[in-house]
This record gives sequence, C-alpha cells and structure tokens, in this order.
Amino acid sequence: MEPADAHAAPARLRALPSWLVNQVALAANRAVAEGLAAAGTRRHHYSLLAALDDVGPTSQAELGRRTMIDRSDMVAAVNELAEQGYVERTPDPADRRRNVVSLTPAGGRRLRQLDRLLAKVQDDILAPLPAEDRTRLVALLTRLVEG
Amino acid sequence: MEPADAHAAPARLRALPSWLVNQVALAANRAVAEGLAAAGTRRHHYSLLAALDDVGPTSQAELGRRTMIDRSDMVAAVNELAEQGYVERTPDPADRRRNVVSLTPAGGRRLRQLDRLLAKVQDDILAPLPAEDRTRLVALLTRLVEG
DNA sequence: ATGGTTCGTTGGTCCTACCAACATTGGTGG
DNA sequence: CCACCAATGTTGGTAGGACCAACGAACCAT
Repeated sequence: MEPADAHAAPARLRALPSWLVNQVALAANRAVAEGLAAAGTRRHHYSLLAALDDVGPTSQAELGRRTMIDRSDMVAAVNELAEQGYVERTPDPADRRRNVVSLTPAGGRRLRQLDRLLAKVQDDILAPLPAEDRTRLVALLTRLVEG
Repeated sequence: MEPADAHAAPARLRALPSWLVNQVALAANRAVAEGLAAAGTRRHHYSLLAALDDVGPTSQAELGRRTMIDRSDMVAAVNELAEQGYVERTPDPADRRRNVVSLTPAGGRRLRQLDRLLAKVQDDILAPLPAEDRTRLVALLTRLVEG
C-alpha cells in the first residue's frame, strides 16, 4: 500500500509561485483548449471575438494590444474567423494602413455560445475552491496582471 | 490625453480565470527563464535538481511523475545535467529497465545557487502583492494543483 | 520633402507539452 | 513455466504558442 503522496511534487517546487501558477495554467489551458476544440475553435479566436464585442470595430493592431496577441498571430486568427463568417475585415478609409475588423451577427451568436461553453470549463477548473475563494483568486491574479 | 485604460484587456477576458492565470504564468515563466538563462540553465533542469534533492536517487520515470515532466523530455534533461556533472545516471541492478539518477555534490551546490536566484525572481513576480496576499495566493494555487 | 512611426503581412525561431512506437525487462495469472 | 500485460528508457515525431525581424505602404510631424 503506497502512501497517498507517493507522486507528490517536491517541496521546493510546491513552494515556488511560478511553478504553481504554471501548473494551474497548464491544466486550465488544456481544459479550455479541449472545450474549444470540441466546438471547432482555439483560444485566440475566442479572445478576438471577445475583444471585438468589448471594444467594437477596431484595427488588428489595437486588438493585438488588448488581447496580448502578437500582430503576426493576429493575421491568422482574423483570416480564419473571416473565412467562417464570424468577422469582417474592411479597409479603413480614414487610415488606409488599417483594416477595421468587426463582428458579424453570426460572430456575436458564436461568441455567446462560446461564453456558455467556457463558463462551464471555468467551473471545472475552479472546482476545488468554494465561491468565495474563487473571487479572491481572481482578484489576486488581476492585481498581478495589472501590476 | 488618452485614458489610462486605452489598452486594457476586454472585460470578458479579465473575468476569465483561465485567461488571468495564463497571463500570470506567461510573465512568470518569462522572468524565470530569463533568470535561469543568465545562469546557463532552463526550467526543467532546476525542477529535476529540486526533485532529486527532495526524493533522493530515483528512476527517470519517477522523477517525471513528480515534476510533471514527460518521460521523453526527461531524457534530454538528464543528459544535459549529466554532461555538466550535476547528476549521475547509473543502471539499477535491482531492475535493469531503470536508470537511477542521483545528485552529485556539484549538483547540490548548483541547486542551492539556483534556489537563491529563483527566490529573487519570485519576489519580482509577486512585487504587486503584500506578503499576506502572497501566501494566500500560494495557498489557493496549491489547492488547485492538488485538486 | 524628409525622417520617424504605425500597420498589415510574411516567414521564420524557440520552447514546451504532448503522443506513438519500440526494445528491453519485470511481474503475474493460468 | 510461459503467455501476457505493464513499466522503463529512448527516439522521433506533432501541435501550439509566443515571439522576432523585416518589408512596403501609409501616416504624421516638422
């Protein structure tokens, strides 16, 4: 009969915030990717739809800044979402360098569908924590992201 | 004069625990990788040294389970650490499938050096939080990792 | 006009997390 | 004992994400 902690992580790692947060992020990303894959998308696509709904039609560069997605990776994301009809890319007459990306009605519906999907995934990820601790965790993480 | 939140992340993303934890992990990993690179190593190597110091000489598979590093990735890590003389790989006479990996004295010294280095990096990462919140964050993350 | 800057885009690099397969060896049930 | 399944180390992949350098086009300031 093996002890329950037979495969427990070493104390040094368990004490390392960077390691902990990485493990959690790993599991969370896996869960999210899995859920989104079942719906036929990836993380970037949701981030993009969410940003568009939040900010309204904007340039790709601005979307990149908001979502922390690189300009170059943004190109592919917009391409794919445009192909699927969730997004429109139109040249900006006021600044001919820019593409204005905007959410189509289908894109809005898609976003709401993915919202529901992700809400469930978040719930799974946070399952070990009571509601109160969840909001605390979110608050702490938010402060780190902002800082 | 632009508002301060001109490039703020969309509300939907800021509310998503998986997104938050990923952003934090990204920044943390960058800081850790940078620090370790300056000392000439990478994340896996430290994890491995830490696990060895914690558990004592063990097989690669067991180390993989403890550190959450894949069996195949473990091979390269042990190779490199062995080349640098921080680790020894000897066949296990009791089970001829296994390699017993053990920490050399130089490996022990290396580990303590990296410990100090990483302690500073952790401090940078958690800079926006007071001490009390840091331990709370660690506690919350620990529960998620264990769950 | 010119020089610096931003934008979209292309085409890479690097790292990490995986997965599949294999030969070797151990252990176990029949 | 042996037939089968499981575990180990290893090789050689794949996929995804984050990032970086460079480019021409367009904008802006002076």
